[in-house]
Amino acid sequence: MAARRPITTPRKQASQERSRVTVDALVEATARLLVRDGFDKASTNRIAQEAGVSVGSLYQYYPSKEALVAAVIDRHNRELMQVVRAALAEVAALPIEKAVRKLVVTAIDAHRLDPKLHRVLAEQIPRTGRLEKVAAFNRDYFILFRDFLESHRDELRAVDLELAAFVCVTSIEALTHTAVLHRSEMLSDEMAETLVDEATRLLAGYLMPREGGRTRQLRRYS
Amino acid sequence: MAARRPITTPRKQASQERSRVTVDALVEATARLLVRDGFDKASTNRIAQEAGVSVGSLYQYYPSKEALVAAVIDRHNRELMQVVRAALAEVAALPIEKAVRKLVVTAIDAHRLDPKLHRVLAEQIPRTGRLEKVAAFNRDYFILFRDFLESHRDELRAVDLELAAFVCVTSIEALTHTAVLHRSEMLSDEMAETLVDEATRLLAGYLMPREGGRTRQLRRYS
DNA sequence: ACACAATGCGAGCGATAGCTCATATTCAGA
DNA sequence: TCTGAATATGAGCTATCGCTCGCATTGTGT
Repeated sequence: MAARRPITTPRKQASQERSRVTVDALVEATARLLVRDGFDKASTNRIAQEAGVSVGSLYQYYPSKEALVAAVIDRHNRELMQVVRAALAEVAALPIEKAVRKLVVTAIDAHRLDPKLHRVLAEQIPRTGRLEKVAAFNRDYFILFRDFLESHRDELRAVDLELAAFVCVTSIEALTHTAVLHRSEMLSDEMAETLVDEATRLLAGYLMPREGGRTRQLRRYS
Repeated sequence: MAARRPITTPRKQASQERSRVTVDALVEATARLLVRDGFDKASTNRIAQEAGVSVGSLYQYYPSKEALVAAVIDRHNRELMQVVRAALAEVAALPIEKAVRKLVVTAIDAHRLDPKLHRVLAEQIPRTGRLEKVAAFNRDYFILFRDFLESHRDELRAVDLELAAFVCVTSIEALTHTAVLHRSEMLSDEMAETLVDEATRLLAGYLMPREGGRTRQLRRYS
């Protein structure tokens, strides 16, 4: 028996130009409605209307509301990963403390890409059944970060890299997420910078060997 | 004009014994159904049925499904806070590193009180509109933890206690939550202990002054 | 110019949701 | 014992949901 197509998969490819427009409008409208009205009140009828398209067309391309939301999530995750990937590349050669600081800043920036959408996706999408995709981003981030740690192994204290990556990614994500989405008063002034300092200290202190400040850096040239 | 009663407030007090039983059954049934079927499929009709009560009775005491869920959340939060409060009391006299370790262990225990319910509350309840109560727990935890830090100020490096409490609470919560609810394989073996070690190092390293290990403890007797 | 495929339409189906209200039952106090 | 208040009942209302299907319109290849 053929593998059952997940119900969050788009129904068919748009081959003509006008249908591509339709599909884009649908995803865009979904994102707008998610932000404006939230997940529950974003009905397929409303989405179609907002997109200037009929419900029938909607169901030509997406078999369910979940599939539509999944498309929005995928798009958002791609944007996030792009930012994170760029930062990790840019930072690869830096000493770990500088690198970590830059990564914290990036995490905050990423949350500011589209904060309202991010918040809806994080807080209103039922993360069970077919829509576990919300967590997919963190998994990807985790893998990239582990590789990053691996390439800086000589600057680190002896660690289980898997575990360390888990600790770091989870902490960064939680701190920046909460700060941006629930304590936005923190982010206005120089508070943002202070938060970056603190987060950097948290992670750098965790990753780097104890005893004195700049010792181990020599090793990098051995 | 009188303050408008929030729609998550119970409708009336139960004065007779049998109605108290009804109310308890409703809350209990709601929790069970949330776990078994999730938020969306837990309809008021089903909840009433599960409680062995009619819908009408349900609406005598709770004006909406949200109010019922809010009651479940409150109950769960009270249980969590009880555990946390006890731990913080027990730990007040310990040196900060021991204290932090114990608090991490407690956080894990707290997540294990009723993991399935906790997961549903964390992942399926729309945290907008009337049901922001999910976040209330973290606020309470934050305040208690800030007081804890304050009473250990002499063991700490110079810090903004507000900010430090935010960093610590957010990190502990995220690490233990993710570990218990999304990486349960981590928690089976001695991995749990390793995680505790790591989390403790993360926070202790962040809170305590740099340079050498056990220096500052002298100050505690000054 | 013609035929067939691709795309678009939207009234309306069945299901289920949250919730009300007229009515019945049980309890507490006199 | 009797009466009014408290409590319990559940059929059924309205609204909205996700989604289908028969048909109209537009595009493509020949």
